[in-house]
Amino acid sequence: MIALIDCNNFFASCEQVFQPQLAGKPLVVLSNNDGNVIARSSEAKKLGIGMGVLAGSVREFVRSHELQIRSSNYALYGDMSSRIMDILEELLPKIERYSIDEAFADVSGLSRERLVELFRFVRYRVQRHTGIQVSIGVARTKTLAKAANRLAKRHPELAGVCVGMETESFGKTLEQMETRDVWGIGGKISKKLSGFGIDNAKQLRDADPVWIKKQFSVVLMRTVLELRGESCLKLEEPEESRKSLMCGRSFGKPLKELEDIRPALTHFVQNAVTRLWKYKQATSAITVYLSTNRFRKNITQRSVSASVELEVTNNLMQLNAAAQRALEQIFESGFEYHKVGVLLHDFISVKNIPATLFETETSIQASQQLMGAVKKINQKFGRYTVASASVSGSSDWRARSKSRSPAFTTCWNELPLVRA
DNA sequence: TCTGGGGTCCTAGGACCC
DNA sequence: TCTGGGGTCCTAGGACCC
Repeated sequence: MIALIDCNNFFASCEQVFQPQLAGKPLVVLSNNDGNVIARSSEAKKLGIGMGVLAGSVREFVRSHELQIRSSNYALYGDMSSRIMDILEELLPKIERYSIDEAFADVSGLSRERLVELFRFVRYRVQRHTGIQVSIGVARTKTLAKAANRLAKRHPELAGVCVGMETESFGKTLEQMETRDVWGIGGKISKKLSGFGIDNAKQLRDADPVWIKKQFSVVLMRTVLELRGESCLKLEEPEESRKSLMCGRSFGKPLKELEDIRPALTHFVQNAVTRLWKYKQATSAITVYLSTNRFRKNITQRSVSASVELEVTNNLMQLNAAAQRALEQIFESGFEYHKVGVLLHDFISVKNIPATLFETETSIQASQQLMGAVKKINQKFGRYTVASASVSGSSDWRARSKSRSPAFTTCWNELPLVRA
């Protein structure tokens, strides 16, 4: 059996935990640059505010319903996420951190009663220790666990835990579920399915898998099998789960000059490399991408990328130098650029880095020690205390973020104050 | 006016090889 | 007039997820 543990309205809930005045109020969290809505409290959902709508379109609710608005605060959400995952790891035999607010757990071999009891406790413990509410769905496969999770969220009488042991018990649920709401099925595929007269999850489950594979893909065939209770998607192991790593953001305002874009790229490289260190990986390929704002129809569009292959490294200076070279390659003046980013791929575990002709063992050690020192300083004094020189300079690229809450849990200066 | 960021997996099609 | 064909590797792009 597989369980899916999912945090309710995660970003909005994180904001509410540390700002009690927000509890019970309609609240939305905005994307980078305060562009559109990426999370909503349940009260905001009730107002009919959709996911992804433009920030401007919710202004009316600020006056009419005292809608609260926050910029996104990823430092806070990331930290809350790891606290929750730690609790799950403590209470459950094996979990897969699936996303910032979701985890799968393998819970085979337990009776229905035992499962309900276990997950009621998990739910209580997470709520008690972090203030975040989770919903839990349990079933034979990941896809069905997702469906069970939906039920747990929709039926208050289940108290947040839905255990579906028998595949047949999903019949009615699947019938009431549009294919679009099945995990793995998006807009394109549901539309195509509908062309064949398949409109709900039950019809999809009962379709011929071989025919599905021919008409669509092996991916959708797996979904069909999973809906039948046949597990095709196993829990992923953490080591082998990460294949690439990306960091990039849109600018606060359009940039035309190479020299204005460089510091942004340096910043993203540093962020990406810091994460690379955390995963104890090194990389041998780096891709830089640069683009204009695709939503502005009245400007000339340009979207380019360049990849550079390197000797395997996790050295910040080397990677930043490579990134800057790639940027020079693709940059062309005369455009209003909107976003730059870096992608690291082709990883190799640090302990397996080969000594090359040019880099002797000792120089690897030296560079590892330097990187170690940078890491420690930044951990202690803040993320960008030590940075490559080009990170300074123009900061026009920084996103607008008007109403960001403090980094309550990750910065000494912004800890919440408790008055007794 | 504003239009997210970070991932994964699969497929199609070209290049290349024998 | 004939002008292979099958396998493999790689890359770009699509679809999806949260």
